[in-house]
Amino acid sequence: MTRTHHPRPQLQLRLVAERDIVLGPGKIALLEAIEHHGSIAAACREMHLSYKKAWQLLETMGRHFDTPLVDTCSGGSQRGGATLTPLARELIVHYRALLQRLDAAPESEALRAMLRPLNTPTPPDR
Amino acid sequence: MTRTHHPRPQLQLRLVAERDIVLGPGKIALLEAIEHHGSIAAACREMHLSYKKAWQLLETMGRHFDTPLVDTCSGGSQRGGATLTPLARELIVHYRALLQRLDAAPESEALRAMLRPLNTPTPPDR
DNA sequence: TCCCGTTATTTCCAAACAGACATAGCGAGA
DNA sequence: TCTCGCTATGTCTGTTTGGAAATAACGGGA
Repeated sequence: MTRTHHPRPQLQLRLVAERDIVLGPGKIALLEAIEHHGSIAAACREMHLSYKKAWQLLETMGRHFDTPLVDTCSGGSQRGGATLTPLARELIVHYRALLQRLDAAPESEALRAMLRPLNTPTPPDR
Repeated sequence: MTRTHHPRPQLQLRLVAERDIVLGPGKIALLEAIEHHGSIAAACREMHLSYKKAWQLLETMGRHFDTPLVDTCSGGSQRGGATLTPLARELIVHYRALLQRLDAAPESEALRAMLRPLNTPTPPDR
């Protein structure tokens, strides 16, 4: 597996409140994976994320909302699982919309154009 | 000094390329402080940043551009100092413009409105 | 020639972080 | 009652990170 596979310069978005990163690329991806798989554990396997880490991400997010972001249950016929609440789905929508606005802005392409072409070896010193 | 002074939820922006954070809130602030003070060391003092850390930030940024971001000199009548190159100034302008677009977008306020009111004590468990 | 504050870099140590692993409880179905 | 995969949480350990401090070089001005 080539770890050095970095498709192209990317703009990322974060929502920060009271020292916590409430939303970011990873947390949004996690929510989407949970929605897709119906469980936290399955989302972790797909994302190569430890369950503990995922839990911490969810916990940090959850601290900043009055109502839960995921409904979970353990045991049962489905042997447990998790689904997103409407609140979480709304978060995703707004986040994606903002990201789309970002990429559509002319300054985004301007910034990317200023970067040194990818995979150009770094000059020995300055 | 109250360390728990978090004015309001804040959207942050990052430019990521090849594992490196090329631009972010801290790096932009550093560039602006250098521009304002005319030296890296003075910028560090103002930002409560170690010189080493500042240097690392500049080094990381610099890796992704073909031309330098800061012109530096040691010694001399001014006893050394640093100034931004036009490239760096352009970066700042684009970054700030993007941030402004972000904050102006309706989804930004929508996201902020979904957050639990600040300083509300976290409920004991969920 | 010495002085000064800056650039530039290294070494050392403490703190923060992340991954691997272990464990307990859940509850429908067999 | 046993099984199974998931939720939920704790412990441990190695890595990464970051700060403090030391050091050398620079070069105009006194």
